[in-house]
Amino acid sequence: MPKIPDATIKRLSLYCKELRVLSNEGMEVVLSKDLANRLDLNPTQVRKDLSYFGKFGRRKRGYDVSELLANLSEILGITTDNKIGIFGLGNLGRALLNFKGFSVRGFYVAALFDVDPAKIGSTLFGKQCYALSDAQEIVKKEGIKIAVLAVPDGAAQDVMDVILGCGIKSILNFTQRHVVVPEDVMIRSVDFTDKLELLAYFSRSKSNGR
Amino acid sequence: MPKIPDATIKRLSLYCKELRVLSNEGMEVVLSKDLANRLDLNPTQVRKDLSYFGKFGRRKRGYDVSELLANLSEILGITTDNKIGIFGLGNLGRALLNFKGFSVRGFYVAALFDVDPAKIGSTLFGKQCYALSDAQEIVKKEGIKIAVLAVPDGAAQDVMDVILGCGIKSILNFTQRHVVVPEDVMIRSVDFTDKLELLAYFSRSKSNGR
DNA sequence: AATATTATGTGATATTATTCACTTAATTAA
DNA sequence: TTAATTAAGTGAATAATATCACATAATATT
Repeated sequence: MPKIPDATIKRLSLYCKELRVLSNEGMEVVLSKDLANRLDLNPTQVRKDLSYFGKFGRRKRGYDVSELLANLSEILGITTDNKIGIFGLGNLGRALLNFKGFSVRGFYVAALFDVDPAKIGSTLFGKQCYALSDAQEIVKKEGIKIAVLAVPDGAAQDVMDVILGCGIKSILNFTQRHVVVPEDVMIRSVDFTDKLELLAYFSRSKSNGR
Repeated sequence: MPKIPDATIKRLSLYCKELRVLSNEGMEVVLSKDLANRLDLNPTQVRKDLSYFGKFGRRKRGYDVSELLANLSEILGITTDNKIGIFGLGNLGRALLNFKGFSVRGFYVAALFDVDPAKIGSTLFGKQCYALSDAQEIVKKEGIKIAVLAVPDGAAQDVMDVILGCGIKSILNFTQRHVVVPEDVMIRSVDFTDKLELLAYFSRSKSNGR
């Protein structure tokens, strides 16, 4: 089996997202060229990326939108129920709890964790909140595979260690800290400051009349 | 002049972020090795990246944290005060209000906007909350150039229209909706579902023993 | 003061990712 | 039915990126 490039894997979810948009727009078929244009990529790259996983297109016709979306979803594991646990229930954690996008993509928030006694044992938006100290037990019981880290920055590494102690290997980090994890653990950080800086640059060049 | 790799540019803000953390921790000097470890990079890469812009380190000693941070900030153009307005004060809006990264990067939250009478006129985390209907006046008065859209998805386009009516040309969109804007407006959307999907893929291939 | 050590800076090299150039299959038109 | 066309699929070439290996400078030690 040929090794699939990291860069390819990262693009798969982009393709998924765009295919959902196309699907909403009522498009039934899409060409590698069109998909590439919409994502600012090279058509060859789109085809090559897809070719690592199979032959999804039809020559002279293109790719069937819903079929390709289904295939990529399958590859990305979006069809299976991915159970996630949210660690930290401040404003950010609660905002994420309200986020509809999880269920749309087959993600299920299975448990909440916090250290605040006022929250532990209570139910937030229909989800049970547990003590951080009980995480190992609950994670195992619920089969949670993905952790969402939404604690205050100062607690990031400590809570991270708890998460690792639960055997979770996939983490979505919403803190601003760069937490250290073992090599077999995948951590992705959500950071929008790069976009902020870009917008700042844009608004500045706007007002300069450039 | 040697061409600076795109990958290097993208890492500069990572370095900035980590240097700010180091600065907060009271570190005055940092080694390329340490910076690399904290960011999960190779020390050589850190040095090479920095070397495109100059010689900031001292052999046998390392890099002066605040000096390097100042240099990188200069390079990235993070200097002027950018005034932003937050539209929508649900959990997400409040989470953003708490977000320290704004001020650290020279962004200043100048006003909050909502439609909830209970919030209008009140002060949240030291910031004044105004009625959405007063946005035009306040935006002009405060000189707000960037809008953060954090309203419920259903209200996205309506509030977007209000924002546009204020003459704001730079928008950071936290809703899941695809909002329509004129061509001279820059909108950046914050979406982490691609990362979620990547994590799902990873956790699945893990359990398959791949 | 001389020597050893350590960490930066960097040309050379290895690795990884992208694009080219072409083949193949499906469709359309003659 | 045959030829022309079009778009996917793909090995090979190119380009971009990361790492190695070592020269260089600063500091510490003897």
